[in-house]
Order: sequence, then C-alpha cells, then structure tokens
Amino acid sequence: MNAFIELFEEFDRRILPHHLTDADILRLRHEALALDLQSHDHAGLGSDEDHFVYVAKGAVKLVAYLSTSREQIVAFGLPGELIHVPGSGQHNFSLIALEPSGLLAIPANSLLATSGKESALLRLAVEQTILALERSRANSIMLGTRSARERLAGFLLDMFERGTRRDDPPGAVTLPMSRTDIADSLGLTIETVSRQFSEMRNVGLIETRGRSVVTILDWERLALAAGKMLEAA
Amino acid sequence: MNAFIELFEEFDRRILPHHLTDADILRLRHEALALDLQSHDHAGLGSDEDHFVYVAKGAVKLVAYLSTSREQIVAFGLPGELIHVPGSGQHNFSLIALEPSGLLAIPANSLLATSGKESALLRLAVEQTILALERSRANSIMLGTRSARERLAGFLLDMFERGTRRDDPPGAVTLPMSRTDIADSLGLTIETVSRQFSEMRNVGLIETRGRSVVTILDWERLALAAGKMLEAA
DNA sequence: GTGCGCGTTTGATCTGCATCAATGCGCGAT
DNA sequence: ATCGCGCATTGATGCAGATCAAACGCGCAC
Repeated sequence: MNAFIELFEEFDRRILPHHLTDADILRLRHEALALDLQSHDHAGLGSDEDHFVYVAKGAVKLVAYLSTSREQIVAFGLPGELIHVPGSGQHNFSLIALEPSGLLAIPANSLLATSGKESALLRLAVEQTILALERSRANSIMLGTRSARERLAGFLLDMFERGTRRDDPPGAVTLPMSRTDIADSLGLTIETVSRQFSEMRNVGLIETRGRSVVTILDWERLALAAGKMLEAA
Repeated sequence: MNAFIELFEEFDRRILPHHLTDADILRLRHEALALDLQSHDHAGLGSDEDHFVYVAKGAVKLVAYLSTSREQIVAFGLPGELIHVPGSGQHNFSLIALEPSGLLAIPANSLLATSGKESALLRLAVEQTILALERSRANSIMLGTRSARERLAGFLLDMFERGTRRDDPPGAVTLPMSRTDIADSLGLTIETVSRQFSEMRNVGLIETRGRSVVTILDWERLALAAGKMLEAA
C-alpha cells in the first residue's frame, strides 16, 4: 500500500500537470491501479478500456498477437515513460513485463471524464496520445523502408537515448529485452538480429558484454548506418 | 467563399460533436482553412503545428520522406475521413492530393484551446488521435509481419470498406491511388504489387477494369489471403 | 481516328533475409 | 566452482521480393 503512494507521487511529479484540482487528483488516485510484475507477467488490465501505463521501474513490451506463431511488438516502455495500451479492439494487445517492474495503470476514461472546467487532464491525454502516434508512425516508416542493418542501428541509438541507466558506464546501454523481443519489434528474425550484432561488432561500431550490455564505439558511423543522413536531405 | 461555408457545414454535421458553444464554433470557423487541391498538389499547411484535415471530396495521401528516392505513405484519407497531419517534427511529412480534392484543415491547437468549461472539442481531439493511433499500429503490424500477398489482400479489403463510391457497381472499388502509391504504403515495390494483382486475377479472387477499378469476386478467399483467419485464433 | 507518353505489366536475374540445423556460451541454480 | 538449460551465435541453404530491363496498353492531345 505504501508502494502505491510512492508510485502515485512519482507519477504526479513526473507526468501530471501541476495545479490540478483536488477533485481530479483524488479521482485519479482512486482509479489508478498499481501493478507489480515479474518477468513475463501479463498486465491483466482486463477490460476493453484503453489505459495509460506509467512505467516507474523495470521495462515492458506492448505486444500484438496475430497467429500463434508470429507476434509483433508495437512499443517498449522504459522507466519514466507513459505508454498507451489499447483495450481489446481489432487486434489482441497485451502488456508484458521484460523484467520485474513497477507500473501504474490509469484508465483512459478517468483522464477523459474531466470534472467540469478543469481540462488539464484531457490535454495531457491528447499530448500523450499524439506522442504515441508519432512513435508509431516512426515505427511504420522504419518497418516499411529500412534494411536489417538500418533497423538495428536505429534501435540501438533509440535505446541509448531512452534507456541509459545511472549504473551504465558512459556509452553503454543495458538492453532489458531478449533478441527475440528485438527481432519481434524490428520485424526481423533472431538470427538476422544476431548476425547484425556480430557484424557491427566486427567492424568496430559497437562492443557487447554479456547478453545485454552494448557499448557504442562509433556514434557517427552508427548514425550513418541507421540511415539518419538521408533523412536530413 | 460559399464553398467554404458548405465545407464547414458538412464538417460540422459529420464530425463535430453536437451542442458546441457558439464561441467554439466561431473560433473553429475562423481558424479552419479550406483547401482546394489538384492532383499532386501539396497541402501547404506551412507551420510546425499539427492539423486535423477533413476530406470532403477527393482523396489524399500522407507521406513521410526519407531519402530522395524512397518514401513511405503513412495514411490515405478518403471522403468523410478526418486525418491527423503532424507538423514538421523528426520526419518530413506532407499531405498530397491524389485527385482533385476539397479539404478543411483545422489547426490542432484550435481544438486544444478549448474555451473554459466546454471540453467537447478536446474530447474530439483525443478520440480522433486515438483512432489515428489504432490505424497506425495496425499498419505497423502489417508491415512487420505480413507477406506481399497478405498486404495487398488486406489493402483491397480495407479500401473496399472505406472507399466504395455511390457510382461503383456492387463489389467494386475505384482506387484513387497509383500502383506506386500502393507500393509505398505497403512497403513493397510497384512490380511486386503488380504481380500480386495479376496472380489474384488469375486465381479468380478479383477482376480489374482499367487501371483503377477492382471488383472483388471471392470475399472469403480474399479475407483468407489477407490472413484474417489466423488473427481469430 | 492516330500517335505519343507514362503508368503498368511481364520477364530474367540477383540478393537480403528467412529457414533449417548445429554448436556455443552466459547465467542462474546447486 | 561446476553444471545444465535456454538464449545466442554461427553456418548452409532456400525463397520472396527487389532490381534491372523490356514490352505493353490505357488515356490523353491533336
């Protein structure tokens, strides 16, 4: 229970607009749901309702299931991020922990049911949804046009921007997800991902330690490999 | 000018929530921009601001440019639809008419700057953004996991649902976009798209007349070819 | 109608990534 | 430390779709 209080306060500090009405805060606090997940746990948000999930600790993936065999990861959620989780619609989505994680789930409706004159929460909902939309479209572009090399290079740069931890040495990232997860998010196979890792290591772009620590050695060439240059034109 | 009035009234009837305050409607009417585009015209929305664009007549594509060579179509807009157009952010987007089109562009901010107590417009913005997000994610799934055949079959079904015109014979759609556009939206090449069209014609799934009229002959097998069955599982 | 141009179709070949198949190795359990 | 399992790497092969190249035909101007 104390855990919930802390979680909510962090969420309040880092995401919520300041100067909310007491009524709004109370309602949110009442309708928010704290989740403490272990690796591979599904966040059972149950209902058909959309949620915004704040990731306080750990890391999660948002997965869309198609056939039993193939799945597509639509987004990763890293600490400090708020991710939009759709209720059961056309596709079957599910939010799964990559490592032990502390989450706070807010039903979208409790942002939408703003109390009368104060619309700060509604505005938050719009902003966050637009952010999610931008990321999703960037993803579509990646999946529609990039080669395997470009995808992995872009992925690493993105992960570095979003996911560097305080205990990571400079230039290094600890990837919370498996090769399978990386493959499923980039629309590739594990073998291809692995081969790209090896090649990038061989040509001196990156260095890896263990399964999940990646150090970026040559930023410029990595950005180039990600195809960033072409975009500028 | 008269054209603007008609456009706005249609937009009001079909998209806007009923019971808006007069102030809201007036502001919208003032900040909305009517666009009358010819084929291949860019909608010069200029600013860095996001827009929602209502397609009254014609058809448009929302394109992301990468290199000069390759481009990715992120969404199509057909009559009656409202599409979200991002201001210049990370990627360079642009909204282009596929045929002579009548559009109404609403700056996102004029939905967000809701006047005090009435938040109906804000709610509209959230709903529409969430819709765009859902479509974008469905697109990511398509691009990440589907084969060429599945992509085209799914595309045709989607176009039929969204784009049948009153003058189309039953079972037929008039596609407003070129093979190049189809290819750019599905993450394929024109040749591959063309070959898939031919094969589907050969096996009796569809029939084509001219360049752009497609008749669906076998709905069941087409849905099957789109991979719809696997999703159900 | 006739002719021309561009979008489309079709064909031949190439290649990047998937698939199939071992082997290797990091990492938690003992 | 060492064992053993599951993830990861590496290798061999196949194939879907890209690329290169050529013919076709729809739709427009004259």
